[in-house]
Amino acid sequence: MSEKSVLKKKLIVDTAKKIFIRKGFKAVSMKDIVEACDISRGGLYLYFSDTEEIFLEVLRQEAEAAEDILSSADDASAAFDVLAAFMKAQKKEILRIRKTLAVAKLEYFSSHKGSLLQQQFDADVMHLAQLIDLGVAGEVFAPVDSQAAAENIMYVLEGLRTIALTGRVSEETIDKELMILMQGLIIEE
Amino acid sequence: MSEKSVLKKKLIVDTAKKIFIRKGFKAVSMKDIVEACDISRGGLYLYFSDTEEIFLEVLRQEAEAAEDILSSADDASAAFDVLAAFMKAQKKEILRIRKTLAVAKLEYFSSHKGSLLQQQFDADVMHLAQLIDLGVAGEVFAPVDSQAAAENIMYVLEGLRTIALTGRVSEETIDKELMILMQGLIIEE
Amino acid sequence: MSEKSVLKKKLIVDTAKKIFIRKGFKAVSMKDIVEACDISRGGLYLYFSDTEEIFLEVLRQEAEAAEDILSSADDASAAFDVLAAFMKAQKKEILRIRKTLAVAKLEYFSSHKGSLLQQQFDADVMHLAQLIDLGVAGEVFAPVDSQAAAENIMYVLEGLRTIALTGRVSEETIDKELMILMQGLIIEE
Amino acid sequence: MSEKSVLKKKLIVDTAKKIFIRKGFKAVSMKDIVEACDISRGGLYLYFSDTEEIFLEVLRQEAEAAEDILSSADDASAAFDVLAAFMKAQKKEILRIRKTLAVAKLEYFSSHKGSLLQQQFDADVMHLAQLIDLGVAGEVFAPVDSQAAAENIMYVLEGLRTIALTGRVSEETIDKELMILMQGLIIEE
DNA sequence: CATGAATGAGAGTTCATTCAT
DNA sequence: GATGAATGAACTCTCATTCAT
Repeated sequence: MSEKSVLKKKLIVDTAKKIFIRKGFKAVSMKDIVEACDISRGGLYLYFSDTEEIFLEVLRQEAEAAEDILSSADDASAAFDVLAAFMKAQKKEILRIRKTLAVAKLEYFSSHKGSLLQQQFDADVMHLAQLIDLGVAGEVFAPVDSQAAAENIMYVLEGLRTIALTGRVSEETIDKELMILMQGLIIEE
Repeated sequence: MSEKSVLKKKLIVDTAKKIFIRKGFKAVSMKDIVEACDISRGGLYLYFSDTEEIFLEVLRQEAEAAEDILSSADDASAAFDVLAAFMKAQKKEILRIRKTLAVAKLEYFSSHKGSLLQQQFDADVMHLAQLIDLGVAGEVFAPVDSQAAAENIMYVLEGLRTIALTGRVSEETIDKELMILMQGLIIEE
Repeated sequence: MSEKSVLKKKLIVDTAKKIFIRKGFKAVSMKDIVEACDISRGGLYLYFSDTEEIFLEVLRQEAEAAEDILSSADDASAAFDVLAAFMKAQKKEILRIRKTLAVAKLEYFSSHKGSLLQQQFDADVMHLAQLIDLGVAGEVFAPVDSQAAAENIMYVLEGLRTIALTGRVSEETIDKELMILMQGLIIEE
Repeated sequence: MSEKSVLKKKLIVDTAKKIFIRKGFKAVSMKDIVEACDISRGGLYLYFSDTEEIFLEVLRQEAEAAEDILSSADDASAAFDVLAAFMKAQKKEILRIRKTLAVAKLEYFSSHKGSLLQQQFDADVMHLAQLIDLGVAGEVFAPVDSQAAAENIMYVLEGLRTIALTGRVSEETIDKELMILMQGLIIEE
């Protein structure tokens, strides 16, 4: 594939991403993408055979670009800051959830039992648990069951995301929930 | 509307519900429903003009039929049992989530900013908070911020539901999460 | 299916037949038929799902309408006349072969190894052999191997048909070939 | 045209021939040929502008390569052997008819009234008649109307070919038919 | 009320053909 | 000469929606 092709493919994926964010997965047609990219009907088929293929590529590029905040702590003293940064990033994502691929992912993965989403969730839980372990070891966090705490945090975040998606979640609500999650870890004196 | 019409409408709604459970919201066409109901194409239009109208009626009938476990406690001593029953019902629903309208609801409400789902969530939070208050007053539960506790429980449940929908959640995982939620309320000695 | 539907279906089949005669089988699209029948795109699909289905129905109706000249002899004295009538009908068909379904059949059956054509050929051979037997028994025909004679006649006719289809066969050529075939059966004195 | 061009053209024609054998004429697209030849889309157009042009070149090369068995007899004593060899070659071709260009030719010439096929048929008839004349003169064959006999043989062969193409013809059937044809020429004692 | 035939818009897909490189 | 990306026309098929009966 030539350099130009690579760029074209990138253009398609980037354009398609915006459409997936706006319309979810199922409602997006090849025609939508063709028109948004301003290429010809047949042109798109040179790169992708269907919307699923494009969507998976969008996810792949997104995953590639994502930085794993959770894995960035290298000593116990950083654990708290890293956790706070993670929470802040989550909050930000929840607040702008309609500008993310959340709907599309939900639509896609609720009917394509792929393990992709599950894997990512599990990985996040694991990294979070490791972070908590680090903090507990350094006596930054209270001595909790790190696995259970990590899972609890992730489920609450997932719940917030879903509610934000289907209704309204105020910034205050998110702050309050995150506060509660953090307090569960903090050493009470 | 004649009695016959009412029955016909009920038939349509009941049949459509099964289809929405199986296919979600977006993928269901008027044709699907016509064929499943074994009525005429034009016939369906006498009762509903599109799938959205049918879906909302499905939701209405479901809401009507739902019993509100959370509101059933009338004295403090029952609070614990009612909460346990609620948790058990939630667990059951999560385990059979693919046989519920969860996917369809998610699909529908993520692109139709109706307040229906939000209202129900808020109502559940409120009832749960009242239940907790009742339990706290009767010293069945530890003295917690009932509103915050209720919200936390609901978000965890929502998160479990979403993860169950897009991946796999084992019965053990659910049990563990529910246990943690319950323990947060129990009086430690 | 209502009476009107039956008529519509007949209209489609009759119209399609003309198109198959003109364009063969492979080159005919659903669009061609839709346009020729002056019905809507979707309308055609109410009756047939693809050109193959229509073509087979055309063949069925043609077979139904066909009269079996060969089986019409009931005594030896008629054998010669029936054979002559058959030959005349064959000649007529060969001369107007471009106005028959011959091309379409050839195209269709050369890639769909259905036994339909084979069956018809075998049936013709059988009836022809019976006719010859009848004539031989009544001493109208020379004592020949009726099966071999029938096959030979049918292969020559098939050959004439094919040559007529792909090139030019004059009426004289056909007459000469048919004459030779008849002479092979006639009692020489 | 450079040597390289000639080779390329040969590659295209040879590859295309295989495709025409497999798919007939109408179903073959420029894309099929491009892919099979492993050349570029535009590259093919440098040599041929459509499938018809390629097909005609395939036929030309085939005709060039074909050896004319019928013209190989130079004295009467060889007439019988040459005829037998011709019959054997015909039988072989009929048995492997699906591995020949027969379908493609039929498809092509039934809608492109080229005289190519007709010419070849006429030439075969002529050579066959000359061969028979030679045999008759040398008293190897019975004194028949050589033109009529040659035509009859060719039509039977054409009929066998067509039936073999659209149905099934057993080796025995071919042998029997060829036997009958030969016997018509042999001097009965 | 109920039917189901009919319509027509629109999505998917394939391919001949062109053209800048 | 050669490439292969790009175009756009043509075709298939599906469905929401209407309407005569």
